[in-house]
Amino acid sequence: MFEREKQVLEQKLRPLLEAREVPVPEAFTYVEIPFKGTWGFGLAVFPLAAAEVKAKGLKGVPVPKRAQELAEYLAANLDPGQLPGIQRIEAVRGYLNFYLDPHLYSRQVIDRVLDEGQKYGHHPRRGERVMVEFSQPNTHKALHVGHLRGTILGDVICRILDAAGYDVVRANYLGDIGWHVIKWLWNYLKYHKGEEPPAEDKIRWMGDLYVEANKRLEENPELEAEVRDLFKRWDQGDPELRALWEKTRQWSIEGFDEIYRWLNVHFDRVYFESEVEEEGKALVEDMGARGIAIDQRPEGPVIVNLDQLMGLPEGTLRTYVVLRSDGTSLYSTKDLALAIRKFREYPDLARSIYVVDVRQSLYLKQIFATLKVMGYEWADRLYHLAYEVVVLPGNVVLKTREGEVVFLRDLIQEAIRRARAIVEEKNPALDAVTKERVAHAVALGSLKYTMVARENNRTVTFDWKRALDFQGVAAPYIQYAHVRANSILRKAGGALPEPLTPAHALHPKEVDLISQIAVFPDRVLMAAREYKPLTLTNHAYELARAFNDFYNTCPVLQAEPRVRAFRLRLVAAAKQTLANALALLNIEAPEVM
RNA sequence: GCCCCAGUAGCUCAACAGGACAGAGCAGCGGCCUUCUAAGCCGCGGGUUGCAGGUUCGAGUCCUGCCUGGGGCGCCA
Repeated sequence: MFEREKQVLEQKLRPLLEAREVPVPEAFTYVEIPFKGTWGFGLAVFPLAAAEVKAKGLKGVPVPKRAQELAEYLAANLDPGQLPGIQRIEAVRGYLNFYLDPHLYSRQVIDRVLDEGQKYGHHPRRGERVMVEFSQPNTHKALHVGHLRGTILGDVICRILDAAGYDVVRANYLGDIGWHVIKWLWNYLKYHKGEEPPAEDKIRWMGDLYVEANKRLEENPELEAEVRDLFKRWDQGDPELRALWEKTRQWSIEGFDEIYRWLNVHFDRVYFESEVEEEGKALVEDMGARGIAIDQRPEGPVIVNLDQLMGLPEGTLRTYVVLRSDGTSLYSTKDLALAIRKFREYPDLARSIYVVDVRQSLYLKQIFATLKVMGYEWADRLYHLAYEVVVLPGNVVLKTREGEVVFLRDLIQEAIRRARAIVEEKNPALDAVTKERVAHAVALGSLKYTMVARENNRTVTFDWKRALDFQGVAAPYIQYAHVRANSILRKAGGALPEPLTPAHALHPKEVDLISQIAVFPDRVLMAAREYKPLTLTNHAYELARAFNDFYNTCPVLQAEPRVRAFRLRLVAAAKQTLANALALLNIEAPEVM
């Protein structure tokens, strides 16, 4: 931000430094000014002072002291009048602070926001396509809070990348085959034949049958022979079994779709494990023929010795198993084929991102390395966006196999129920339809916010109490600020006043709010660069807080006409920025609540 | 054994590619609804950023070692 202003500044700075024989650095170090109620940027003078001390051999001269002297010298010799937009220059504790003229810039910022509307914070198209694969649930299993993090993180990353100017392909990858499916089918055929899932909760029913299958097999291990026989039938392509598989798979998919609708998450391309299985097996054969894979069948599996192939120290990428000794496929078999298929369908992908939990880091490195060894030039464009898992209090890992989970459906329903009660309590005057809409917005917003308002590589401990706490740093706080802004505009009525430059001395709370609004587009880029939605959740909160401060300090409707006109525009700009920030987090911005 | 991640207030977490006195929320105590929605705001208390070194003008942030916790490591996904 303020690149133009800094450029002009540096031209003035150079001769002043040279006059003092201070070495001019290649780049100056700028920082944000931490003081509230001001707007501008700071220049750290320490590096200049350190360079001077070194160049002149000034032994025993403390750099901080020298920096402050230098800052004062510069402040005294720079004329704010010669620097566009700069109102005041101040030397403080080794920093040279440039305060901007808030009257000038506030108008620019507000006009821009209101002009760009929903596009404010969105950057020009880059003409680069990226694919983001996320969510990846298994059919025939439950969907639990653990899936929520990956799903929301992936979705928000897509939104952020889109806003940063990338063309995003949203991909999902469903685990629709494998042992878990066969076990499920075995249990169904033997104990539930002909049954159908209840319409209101298909996922739970599917998940329960899977848990039951595991329990039965655990209690009677001799039954495993039946499951193995079934797997054989599957592998031979038994039409009756395949038909049942497709039918039951559909039940899972319908259950997933319901959840995705609630979460407002969609996909452009859905891959199935089953569709890349044969390709994967063929690929492994080819790898064997080319000497990349070592075929130990039937005594052992087909493996790739990555460390040897890549000349890495033993134990770095270890050995990668790509096919079972009985010739059946593994996750790895299919993932190799999937990566290739993605680039066949979208040859121009600048990046193919895998939003997958951190436990699979080594595994994904192995996939990427294997593809590289195979000679695919795009292998360098594969990227693992790792996130830590969701655990229950006491570090209890969620396990679909034992059914030790918090079902996503239950969580969402409970959150909505809870939100309903709060809406009823806070705003009983609302009509029934609106109450319901607000309850949804608040409940889902809260869940999404907590999933994504955390460093990607830190675990989320799921706790009912905290997940359903709508106070403090949470989505409703931000939504509420949006509602208040809307309320002022509604009461003002009519069209917004024409653009105007403020004539009154801006209140520090006004300045803070404007500067939070102004910084939003930069935050979007930062979030995109680091694949870090946390940057945006933090900013959305800061923005809401700045608005609440402003709201509590600066009257809008009661203010004298010119101030009122300016503040109305400011409120409209704040509302728009809040809405845009929430949209990037896939959180609704209600008009009332 | 090797590798990865984390350790910040009583609790849950921030700290924008090293920068100003380490900030919020929750919990606790005390205030603010005849003025734009109190899902809000204000105030009080609370810290040797796991430990020990190092680099730097400057370290929660980078490097080394150690401690604690979590995860991964050839036929699960």
